[in-house]
Amino acid sequence: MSNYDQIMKLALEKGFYFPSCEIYADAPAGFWEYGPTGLKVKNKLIDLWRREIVRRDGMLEIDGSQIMSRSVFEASGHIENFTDPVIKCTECGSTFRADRLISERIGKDIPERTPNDEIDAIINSEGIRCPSCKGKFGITTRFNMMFRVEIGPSAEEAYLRPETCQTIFVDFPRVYKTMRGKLPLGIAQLGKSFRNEIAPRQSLLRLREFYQAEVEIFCNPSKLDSLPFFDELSNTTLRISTDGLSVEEVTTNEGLKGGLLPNKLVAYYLSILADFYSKTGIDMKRTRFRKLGENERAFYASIAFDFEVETSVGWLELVACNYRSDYDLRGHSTVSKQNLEVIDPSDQSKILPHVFELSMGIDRSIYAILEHSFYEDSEHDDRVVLRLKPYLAPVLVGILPLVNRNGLSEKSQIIHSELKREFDTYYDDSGSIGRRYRRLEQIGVPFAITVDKITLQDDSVTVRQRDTMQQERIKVSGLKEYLRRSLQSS
RNA sequence: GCGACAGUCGUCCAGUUUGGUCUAGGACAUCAGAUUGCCAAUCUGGUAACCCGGGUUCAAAUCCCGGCUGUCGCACCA
Repeated sequence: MSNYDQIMKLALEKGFYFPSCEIYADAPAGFWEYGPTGLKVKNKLIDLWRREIVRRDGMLEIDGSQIMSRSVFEASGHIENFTDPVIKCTECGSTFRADRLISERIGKDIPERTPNDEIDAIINSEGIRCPSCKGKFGITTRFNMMFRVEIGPSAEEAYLRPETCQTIFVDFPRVYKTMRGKLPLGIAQLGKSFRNEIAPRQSLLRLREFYQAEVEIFCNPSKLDSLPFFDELSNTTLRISTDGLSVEEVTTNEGLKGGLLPNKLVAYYLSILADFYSKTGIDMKRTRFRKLGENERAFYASIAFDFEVETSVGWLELVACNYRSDYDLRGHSTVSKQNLEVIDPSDQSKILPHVFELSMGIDRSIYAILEHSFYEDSEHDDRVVLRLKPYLAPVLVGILPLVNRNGLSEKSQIIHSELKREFDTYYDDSGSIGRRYRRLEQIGVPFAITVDKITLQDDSVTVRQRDTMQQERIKVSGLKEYLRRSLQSS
């Protein structure tokens, strides 16, 4: 069984995630639920993001609407660019990307933004027919990956946002003014985005409705090399690939000097991201920042790095890091007719800020964390262990009476009550002690407290470590401090 | 979206070829009880499924049609 299949099975069996609407036969693909176990991991990953990125850098966090007006996406370019020209064979019904098919046939690139009637003209003049059945093609249509929704009784046109950052851009002027913003300023948002994928696949890896944690750094483009906190991260290790094959491992400083990184601002934020991911338990030796070539980049990006992780299903893009320049603010300024320029107080100049973004896929990150944490212990009956960091584990500690007699359950309940409001705990008194340890390990619980006869004599318990199976005896009065210490990430 | 293959308890699998004691069986998991008492022990008992809709037939898990989902390939992937 592949690692992907093992994670999938664990997810279904233990309530990490499962298909949406699964009791109905018409449940559409690409929609998944987080169950109780998975939600806890997700919430803790978000806590870590807030701690290690948002608060660390003094960013402002907002929570915006998922439905936004048509104008927003005219300005962002999504109405025009987030769309593929599609042709359908009239005989066999096969559909093709029109631009791809034509460039294949005539050996010349044609832009995907070519108007439909011009595409039709080329198809006719070149006599292009269906590659599978030689049938004739119908006229070119457009498939837009945004979900269109209708607002109110008059059915005003609107869309579910295809990326959370558009909310940040349209909220920027008010947030900047009311929060006394100064460039460079990070604005962060966690929320859902929606894309009508043609072929969603592989559970959390390609969803139609998914979580993004995005930060948009608004900056003065003439000051990309003066950053207040730069030195704090200048010795971070970064693994950078410019060709998608080889990886250069450098410190942030070295990357800047050697020209792998364009400026301090980009270097700093890639470093804060790398530092964050090193705390998730993902094996950093199996990660890379892949620099994207011109034809790979999104339509708004001038510099782009993908943060990728190697998994059993190949390299997986977890974070898109794009230098979007003033593309978005300029677009929104033009369409809304609002002036979105701000004063940079350091020299009183009036500028339209540029933007560098870290656009993180939460769902994919959770998958990658699970896969990199998954471990079968061949030394001990192939026990399945999720070696999650304590601050990401769905449950921090299990509380287990060794037996149910002699007042041990009662004592365990008392200890449980003392801990359960501060920590995620799990009380379990059914079955053999070994079986209970194994159940906890499978969902990544790092500690198990066992209450035995000695507990009744001296008020001490054993605390078992998930990864080593070692136990140490500690006083009940010291448990809270012990558990608190385990939650520190740095 | 196209093509191939597939869909049975929470999970994995048997049963489908050749329709009929299938009133759907097993293993693991789970629950209750007994027993043991620090690493998935044992015994007893229980819960629990034929993806959805239609058709053929005296009779459908089994055959046919449609839909949905999954896997793989093609295409797509801000």
